[in-house]
Amino acid sequence: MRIGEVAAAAGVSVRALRYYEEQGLLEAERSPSGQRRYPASAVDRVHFIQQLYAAGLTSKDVLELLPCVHTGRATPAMMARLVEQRDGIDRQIAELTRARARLAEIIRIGHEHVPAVGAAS
Amino acid sequence: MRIGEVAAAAGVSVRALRYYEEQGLLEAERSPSGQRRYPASAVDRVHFIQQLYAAGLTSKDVLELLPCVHTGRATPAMMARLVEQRDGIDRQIAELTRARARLAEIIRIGHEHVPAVGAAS
DNA sequence: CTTGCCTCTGACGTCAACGTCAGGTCCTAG
DNA sequence: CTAGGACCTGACGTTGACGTCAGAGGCAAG
Repeated sequence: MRIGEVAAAAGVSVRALRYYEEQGLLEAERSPSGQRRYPASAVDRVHFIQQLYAAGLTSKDVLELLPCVHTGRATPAMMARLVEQRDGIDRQIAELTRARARLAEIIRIGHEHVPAVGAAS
Repeated sequence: MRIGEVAAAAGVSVRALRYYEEQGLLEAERSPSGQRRYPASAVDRVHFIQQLYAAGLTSKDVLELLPCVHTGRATPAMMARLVEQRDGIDRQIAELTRARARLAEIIRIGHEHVPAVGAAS
């Protein structure tokens, strides 16, 4: 696949893909003329990278985790990092859940004070 | 409370509190000499702000939501925003859950390949 | 009164993940 | 063969949430 196709399929910009390559997160073959050629699996790879970004990981973090993803093997140190990141995600989910609860409470109270929002009472 | 106390209690920097004030997220009384004085409730307020930041909201977003928190009332437009943000958090939790599942899977596979990590089999 | 820590107001620095622009190349349809 | 997308490599710009430094004042203790 060409870079534009991958970008469209993964829902990111072309620039982002070049940036991922720059950071060592995504390799690409090169056509004789120097254009990047990606395997179809790159789309999923990009999705995963985005998920990790969304989890608050940096490029450097992702770079440290990707070898395990790629090879299916991990050193004990890498395993520790994986577990650490997983637990970090758990903490984030917990925090988000609390934030969500607070918002939901505000919404509930708001409905009491502004009930006429389409409810034909 | 003085700014340093609030910062310590809320686990953020003094600079952050001044920044919140700059953004209109956190008001403070002033002592005659110009020093900021916060009510004890400021600590919780800061926690909430941090939660919303963690949920990916910007200062501007938070600024738009805070009136409802403060007054307990909301216009329909603000209710819509609240609901929108709550749903955004839901989407984020879903994404994080997927990311967590992928990491957990990698960890599981890793354990197969590197089982001797303290398991005295 | 002075020592030492806290606080104040600017104001510039930082860092990540890209956006964007410039100037040039490639390639495919007509 | 030529027009016009898609692609290339730099390289500087952007944004948000602060960090950090400078220079000046405030305040409880001894």
